[in-house]
Order: sequence, then structure tokens, then C-alpha cells
Amino acid sequence: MTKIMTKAERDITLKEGHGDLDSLVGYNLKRAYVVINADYRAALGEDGLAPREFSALALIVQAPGITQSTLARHLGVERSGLVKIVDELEARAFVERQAVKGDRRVQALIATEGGTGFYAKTLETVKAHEANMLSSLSSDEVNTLKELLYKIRSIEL
Amino acid sequence: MTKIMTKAERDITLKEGHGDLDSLVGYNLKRAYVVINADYRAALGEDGLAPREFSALALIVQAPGITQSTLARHLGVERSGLVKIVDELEARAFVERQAVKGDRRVQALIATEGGTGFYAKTLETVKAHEANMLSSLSSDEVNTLKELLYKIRSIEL
DNA sequence: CTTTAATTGTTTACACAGTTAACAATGCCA
DNA sequence: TGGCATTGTTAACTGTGTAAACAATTAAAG
Repeated sequence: MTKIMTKAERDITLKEGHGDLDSLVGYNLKRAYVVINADYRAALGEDGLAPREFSALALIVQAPGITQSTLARHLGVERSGLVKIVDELEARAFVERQAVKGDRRVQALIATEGGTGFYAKTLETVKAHEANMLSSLSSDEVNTLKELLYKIRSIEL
Repeated sequence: MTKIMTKAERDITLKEGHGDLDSLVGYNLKRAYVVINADYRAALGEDGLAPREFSALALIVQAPGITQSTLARHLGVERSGLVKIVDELEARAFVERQAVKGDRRVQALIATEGGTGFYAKTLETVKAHEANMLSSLSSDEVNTLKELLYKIRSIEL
């Protein structure tokens, strides 16, 4: 027989950061991700690049001529899923698919001049959003956080 | 005119953890979340609770009689979205919706005996999954990570 | 060589999480 | 009493991603 608590009792139990969930990395990770993501979208506005398009563009700018397959691998998504991302980037004229001699299966991805410029501008906006978002953390804390997250995302399943 | 790199050059550029993306908290957060999430599901298997059902059950167990509205608020989802989560928990007989005297709009959520037991067992499985997943981090690092993530998810938008 | 296997980009179908908007029932307040 | 807010719910929709199949092409094996 479970004892039913009053609303006040429940709030006390739940307010503090010491429930089972708060001690789990996965739960905190998800919640933090949602918060950051919401602010990202707010900061970039209506016609800003969505996170996935932004990260794809970042890699294309930094590795001109990259292939969709390798790009997909680096982003951790399926080849099929990458198609619409590149479609979107191509539709906005940020990226072009170029035929490559020697292998007629692949098409090299290169950023247009406009795409490169838009990327640079967007990168600054994103950095500003993060700086603002994480202003309550010291820069040491931010660096530590990045390192720990990088370790986790590098784990081989 | 963008210079197209060779495959080898691209790999050098991309292999290291020092691209623009790797310096962004948001990107690392998402990638880490995906990795943890994949292992969570693998660890819990076919008929394990999905993360959202698990976290809902956690709060119901720890705050018997909680209302769907308050539960939704604490989980950071919409009331409407919570309905199917509770439906699922009720379908598996882990949770019951109970009428509450004094306010006929709300239904108090309480965990069944089976639900409480299943939760306890699942919590151990989840803890084991995290311990295994994060075995390359020191316990200090894990605590730091939790604290930093908790700070982020507590940010008011 | 020639046949077999693997890779690339793509489409289509699908699954899942989550949101918004509307609604009926109920409670609050002035 | 009358107007306003809240609760749980449904329905339509969006966003993100996967899996399976496919044609074209290249690589590998015999």
C-alpha cells in the first residue's frame, strides 16, 4: 500500500536535485541537450541552419571535396539520412555536388562562396549563443565539460 | 575557388578532435547523448522501459500521487505528450490512475507493487549500464560531469 | 577476362518523440 | 452568477532518424 503524499510533500521531494534521476548521467545529458538545443534554435531564428545542417556544412567547409559516405560516417548518421541534409544545403546554394573523376559513383561536396560566408557568420552566432548560455560556468568548467563529453562520444559501442 | 583536398588530407583534418564542431558544447552534447542512449537501449533490451517511460516511473515511485500536469512539468514535456507515456505504464500495469477526492479533474498517479519492483530492478540495470559506459572516467570526473550537466539543465530560458 | 562482391547515392516506407491547437469537464474567484 | 483557469485528452502535424531495396559503378577473386 503506497502512501499518497500531499502536493506540498511531493514538491519538497522533487525540488531538490537528489532524486534517483538526478544521479544518472544519461538523464542529465538529455535534459541539458534539450535546454541547449532550444536556445540554439531561438538564437539562430527562423531561417537559421538547423543543428544537423550546420554541422554538415561545418565539415564540408573544413574538408572540401568530402564524400557523402565519409561525411555521414563522421556525423554518425546513415548515408540515406544525409541525403536530405545535403539537399537542403544545396537548395540554399550553400553547397554543390561535384562529379569526381576516377570514381563515377561519388560526388564531392564543396561549399560555395556564399555557403562559406554563411557558415562563418553562423559559427559566430552559435559561439555567442553558447557563451551566453554558459555564462554561469567558468571557462575551466566549460573546457572540462567539453573534454568529458568528447570522451563519452568517442566510446566504441 | 575552393581547393579540393585529397582523401588523405581530409582524413588528417577530420581525425583530430580539433575542428570547429569539437569546440562547441552543443555538438559534443548531442553526440554524447546519442552514444549513451544507444547503449542504454542495448543494455535494457527488447522489453525494457524506454528512457522517457523510465524517468516518468521514477518520479511516480518517488512522489506517489503526483499529478500528470506536475509530472509533465518536472520532466520538461507537454501535458499532451505525457498521456501516452502514462498510457504505456498503465498498460504494463506499472502505474494506476486514481481519482482524487476534492478535485475531479485530476487523477493521481501511483505505482503498483509490480511497478515499484520493476523500477528498482531497472534502476540497477541502468546504473550498471552507466558504470560500464563510463568506466574510462574517474568517479571524480563522473561527478563533475553530472554537476555541470545539472547546472546547464537548470538554466531558465 | 569474367564473374562475384562491395560501395555509393538515392528513394520509399516507416517509426518515434514531441509539439500545437482544440475540447469537455471541472474548479476558482470576484 | 459569470467569466477565467486548469486538467486530461485527442488529433493533426513536424522533425529526425532508421532500414530495406535499387541502379550504377568499382574492386576483387577465380
